[in-house]
Amino acid sequence: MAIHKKESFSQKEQELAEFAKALAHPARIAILKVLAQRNECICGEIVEILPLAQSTVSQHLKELKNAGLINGTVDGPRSCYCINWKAFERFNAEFSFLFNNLKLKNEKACC
Amino acid sequence: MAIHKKESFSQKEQELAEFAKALAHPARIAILKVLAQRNECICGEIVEILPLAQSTVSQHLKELKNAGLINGTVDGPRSCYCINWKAFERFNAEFSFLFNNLKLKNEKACC
DNA sequence: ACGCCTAATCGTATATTTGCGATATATAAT
DNA sequence: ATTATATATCGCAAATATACGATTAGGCGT
Repeated sequence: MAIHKKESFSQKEQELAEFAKALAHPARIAILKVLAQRNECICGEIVEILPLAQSTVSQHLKELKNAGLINGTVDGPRSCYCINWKAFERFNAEFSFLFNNLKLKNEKACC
Repeated sequence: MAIHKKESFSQKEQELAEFAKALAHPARIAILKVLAQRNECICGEIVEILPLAQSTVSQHLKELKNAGLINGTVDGPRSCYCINWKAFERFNAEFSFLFNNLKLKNEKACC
């Protein structure tokens, strides 16, 4: 690969790609679903539900948190996670924006 | 990693993750934007616009095509690409579904 | 047939992601 | 203090992704 070319794209493009990357693994989708069903945030429960080791789940949670899609707070000896609605909404908006932008222009199939 | 764990997740989860993965690189976002601006599908033009080698662009196009987000047809000596609206729409719907599902349940912040 | 042009594919180097066990850290309970 | 419990982090192995140059394949014009 030599050098990272990602930096040579626009800020928006990189941002959207980052969002998408956070969603680009079934385990992380599954985590978001779990966080959805139980509003009161969770943690070790996720480990029990997912077919992954504790350390692996912890890593996925960290990635979701870094991407800003979830919040996490320490609650005694355990960690509590929940969805960050604002970030999620923004992703949805940006994605829809891209999508609708396209849609207005043409809509009809080409090639 | 030993063995791929991705298979142990639900079909829907894998599908959504696949969609997301296709969008998880700024170059592919950029390609979609280019395909949006010029309805009549493109190809070598993309290479001129993106800061990437021809072979790299071709690879990204292939990934977008494999994910079903774009269509490609051969037009003489060149290839013509355009957005696959149906797939795009489906992704949007599935994503919104996940998103809205969450939103109905709680909305208020936790942790 | 020949060369020209476009795009796909191959081979390869490097970077990143995924996954786990082991370890560290931090709180709670005894 | 000691122990138990919960979670994060470290270090490593294996799998994937990214990027490129070189090559291949296919169509077009002459």
